[in-house]
Amino acid sequence: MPDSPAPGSLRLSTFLPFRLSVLSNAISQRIAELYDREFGLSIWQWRAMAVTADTPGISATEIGQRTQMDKVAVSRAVAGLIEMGYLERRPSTDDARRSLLFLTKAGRDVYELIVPLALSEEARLVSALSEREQAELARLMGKLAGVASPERDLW
Amino acid sequence: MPDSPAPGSLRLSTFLPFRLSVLSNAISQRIAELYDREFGLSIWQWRAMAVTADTPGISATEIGQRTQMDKVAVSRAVAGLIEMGYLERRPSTDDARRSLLFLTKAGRDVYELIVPLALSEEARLVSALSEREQAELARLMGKLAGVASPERDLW
DNA sequence: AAAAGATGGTTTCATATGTAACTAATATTG
DNA sequence: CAATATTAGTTACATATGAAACCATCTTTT
Repeated sequence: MPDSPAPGSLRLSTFLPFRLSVLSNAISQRIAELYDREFGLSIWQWRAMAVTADTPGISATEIGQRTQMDKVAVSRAVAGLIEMGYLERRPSTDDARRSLLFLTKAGRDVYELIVPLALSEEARLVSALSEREQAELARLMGKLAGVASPERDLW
Repeated sequence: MPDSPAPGSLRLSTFLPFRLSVLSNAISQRIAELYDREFGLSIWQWRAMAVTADTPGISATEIGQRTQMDKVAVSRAVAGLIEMGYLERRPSTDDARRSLLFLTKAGRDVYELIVPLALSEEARLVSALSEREQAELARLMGKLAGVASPERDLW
């Protein structure tokens, strides 16, 4: 059996923040291939697209809140998506600083193509877990999120 | 109760890769403050330091394997640590390409200061979970890692 | 033992990202 | 209603990061 680290030291491979980070990166990597290789989207663009699909007419600021992206990242992701013809910006009538964002037809088409790929990759992943385990994992992650970031809720 | 996303679409906030990523980033962020603000270490430098403390005389390539860093990142992290006087490089006698890496006295001192901070932050986090839940989380993450990255084991 | 290939590690270059400064518009205060 | 502060979003600049080229050494093949 693996010996435990000497007192006053720390074995990275059992350190939760490290394990979470490595796992999360490995998973994101795999999913990213779906939308990057096929459609040239960055992870930020994919996230902005996803919340815009969910909430048409969303503002850049709201995208930031829902995705935990800072406003510069949102601005760039949105600019890129518009450039690619996937997103459309309309001025808000009641606040001229704000824009309302919508997927274009092309954007919706791409989104509809990505969703099943992403979901099936997720399904493949969690298929290693039973229903009960999946629910348990979600619950435990929720608890951790509460402690990790009590100020604002992450999801 | 929150409604489920329309068929053919996907709610980011319930999408495992997204949740994991956000959670992991929030946690890494908090831990990073410990070694960044206090000691000016990047996350890569901290990781390289941790495995070198665990295995004195380790090579750059091995650091990469243990930390999931690519060799460029390792090279830069090591260079930075040497620059700061925390790491020492000695030529390997049996392979002139390789160097053996050791923490200096200063490096060990810093490491010894960081470890309890990192461990106590980790403890604070997982204190939200019972012993059983902690073990369960580790187990579930292990299962996911197996599916996410079957080619090489992550930890 | 020379040639070809693989490995350890660094450097270069192009791109991504974060911080701070900035512009434009709205909200608040006196 | 003018002055000030806040908010939405973009731009500029400096740093971080990744891919590929590179150098030196070691290993394998013939």
